Amino acid sequence: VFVYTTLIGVLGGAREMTLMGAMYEEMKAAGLKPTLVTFNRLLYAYGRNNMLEEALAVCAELRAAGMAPDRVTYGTLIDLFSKAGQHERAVAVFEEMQAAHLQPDAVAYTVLMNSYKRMGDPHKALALYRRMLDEGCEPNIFSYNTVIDLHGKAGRTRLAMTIFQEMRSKGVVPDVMTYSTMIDLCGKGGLYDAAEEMFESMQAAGHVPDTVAWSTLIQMWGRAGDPHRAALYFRRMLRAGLTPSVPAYNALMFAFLRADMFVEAKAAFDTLRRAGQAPS
RNA sequence: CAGUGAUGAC
Repeated sequence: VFVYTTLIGVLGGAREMTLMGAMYEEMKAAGLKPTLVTFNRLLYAYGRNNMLEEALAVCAELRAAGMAPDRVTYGTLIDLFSKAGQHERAVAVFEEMQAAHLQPDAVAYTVLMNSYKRMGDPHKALALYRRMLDEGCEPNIFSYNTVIDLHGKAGRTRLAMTIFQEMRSKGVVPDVMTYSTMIDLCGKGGLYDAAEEMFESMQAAGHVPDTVAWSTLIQMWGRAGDPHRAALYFRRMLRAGLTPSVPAYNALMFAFLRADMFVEAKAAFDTLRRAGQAPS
């Protein structure tokens, strides 16, 4: 059972749905009883591949086997419906979870917060965060990253910075995503120095900046009208051994175009093409 | 006690 469950997880992650289904059938044919984890992995895989019907079939099978969904099952389901564009159904699953006397965990709250966020309803997302705190559920790094981004996107730069501090004081260690979110919101709030300080603290904390972190800074300097700094960070990104992403090139080209540096912009565009990337 | 779910730039 363990081996099959692991295989199903790997195949599902690799989007090998046919093989995964075959594995599952083989497992049952061998007389092995799937565990809740097996079902959860199947659910996750079907969700990632937008196979809602199959996902619902897994739910039915799980219940037919006499099992009760656990927190992971609910979390997976909420996210699955949300990403399939069925936000109302995601909310319904969250309520069903409570009706089943399962106290939602930080994941369930955060997943649903992100569902509201995708729906373009940041207010409800934050209301849910407050409810989470009221219920005594401790926010984890995902919750904090989400809340910080919500405030950042709403232009509440200072508040986002306060929450960033709060998170650290509670012993939640910021990761690369926290830092790139902070860099982005500082940049968009015009706090360029703070953004650069964030980038430095990230490295000082032992994190290796990824393409997103670099592109965010490149984009910031482009918008700020400083193409030279943008180009500097682009070069540093290359020197760090990273393959620039399309958004990184876009940010660099934007920086040059904004400063009327057409030759440089064209050069960046040609490099992008030579790298075999598809311009967007 | 425990394998499976969520977050960032364009």
